Amino acid sequence: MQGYDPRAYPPAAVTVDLVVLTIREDRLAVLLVRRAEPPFQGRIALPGGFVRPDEGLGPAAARELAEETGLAADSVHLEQLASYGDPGRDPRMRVVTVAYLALAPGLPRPHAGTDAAEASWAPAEDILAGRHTRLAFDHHQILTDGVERARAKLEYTPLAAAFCPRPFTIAQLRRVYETVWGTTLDPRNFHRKATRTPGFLSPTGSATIGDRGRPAQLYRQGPAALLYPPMLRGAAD
Amino acid sequence: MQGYDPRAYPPAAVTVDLVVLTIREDRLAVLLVRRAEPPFQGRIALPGGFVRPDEGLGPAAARELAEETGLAADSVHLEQLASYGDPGRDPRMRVVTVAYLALAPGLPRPHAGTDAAEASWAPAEDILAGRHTRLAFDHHQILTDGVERARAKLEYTPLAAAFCPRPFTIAQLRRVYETVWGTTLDPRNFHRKATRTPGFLSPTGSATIGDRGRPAQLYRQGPAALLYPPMLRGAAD
DNA sequence: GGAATAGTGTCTGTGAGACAGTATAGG
DNA sequence: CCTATACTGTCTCACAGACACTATTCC
Repeated sequence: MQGYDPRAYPPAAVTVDLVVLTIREDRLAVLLVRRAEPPFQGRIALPGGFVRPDEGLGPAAARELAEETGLAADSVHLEQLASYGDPGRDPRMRVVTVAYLALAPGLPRPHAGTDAAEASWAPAEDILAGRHTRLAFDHHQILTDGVERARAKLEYTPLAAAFCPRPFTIAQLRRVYETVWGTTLDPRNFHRKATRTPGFLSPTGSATIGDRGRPAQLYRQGPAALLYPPMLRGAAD
Repeated sequence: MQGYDPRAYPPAAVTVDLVVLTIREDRLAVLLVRRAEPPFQGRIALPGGFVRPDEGLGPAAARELAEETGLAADSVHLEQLASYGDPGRDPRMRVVTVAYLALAPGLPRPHAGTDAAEASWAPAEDILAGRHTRLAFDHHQILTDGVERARAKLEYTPLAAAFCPRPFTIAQLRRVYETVWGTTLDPRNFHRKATRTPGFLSPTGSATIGDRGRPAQLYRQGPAALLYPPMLRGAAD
């Protein structure tokens, strides 16, 4: 960045792409759109769009998220994931994309935005396995990185609560871990650990009603930014 | 990214900036350059430069690293850190920078590249505390994020070995943890834990000679990509 | 031998995993 | 009553932290 005029360099377009994850029908689901125009016309892709001239990266991601899902950023966890800029990743010109990871509670129906022909939820495992369709651009890699980030952050942050309604029960929180990690956890040990990890949960005092079985206490996410001790997955999961 | 021609959008310049960390004189040190030209002429900044038209982001970071330090990328750990693109972060025009984190064993003298007036090591703590100088652009934030990334990754990856010469002793590895975390660790417990964590270390069979005290066994980084169990810092460090 | 550093053993507390047992709801 | 779910207690093993002790070098 020293000694050069940036205007002397060939420009690049900058986009944001979103890995929006939620849990639907006990499966990890990712929001996908069908591209209406070339390149990759008709192909499935992650939602995203161009960063506007006077817009920061985070605000651009929040705007795209609102356009695609109708959700305000304050009810969704949104964090930067990584950037991707291999030459040729977009056949039109040099495009560098900054990917963001969004985690949301179970959402009803995707709200198609202006620049997406369709928007829909798909099971993340199916897409990652490439069973149905291959994603446009390098979006398969971006999705892979996003899912791995989510899995890793459940270990040492209270991020699982981002997948839960507010407030939530311990059992709902446990099902998030089981769904995202693809494992089963002992409900009794999980309950003990979640409630005894400082700052993980804030009790609301109220409980569920009308369900089967004994009513469950309701919690909100606690003040801790990091879990100590962490919720470790097994060794080589 | 749907339905728009990227050429219709105002372009941005894309740069890479480097947070190069090493350990010098038992302190965490960061590589800094003095800017030769505006903006922020004469100010201290992270090394970095423009991504070339047909160059990927990672290769651009590796090239800048070689230019600044003379080190090939295969002897240095290099990973993408985050991207920064607030409007106005560069007064000339819209510049989005992709920051990379590089960790290197103790390096002798910085090798000033073509686009840096000077390059030198500075104690990271001094710069983070803002005692001596304020960095150009948003580089203080980038450095903060880079140091925190390094601290966090020592916990659950074998990354501390990237700060060590090859091969290294357990004591050298321990001093990396102590220096980066700013703590002291029990040498005996650390030795037991490091040698018993599967895949963390590969014995070389040889030992140090000529030092004071009993010769130490020499190790190389083992095959594990993640440490299990991790080397946890205390609760609220 | 003494100093210094490397490495091992042992004890104790804490937490994870397994799982018996209790509590409170609906049918 | 039975079933289902929430929650608690107890046992055992593994590991972290504290620290005595042994091992091997240089002086």
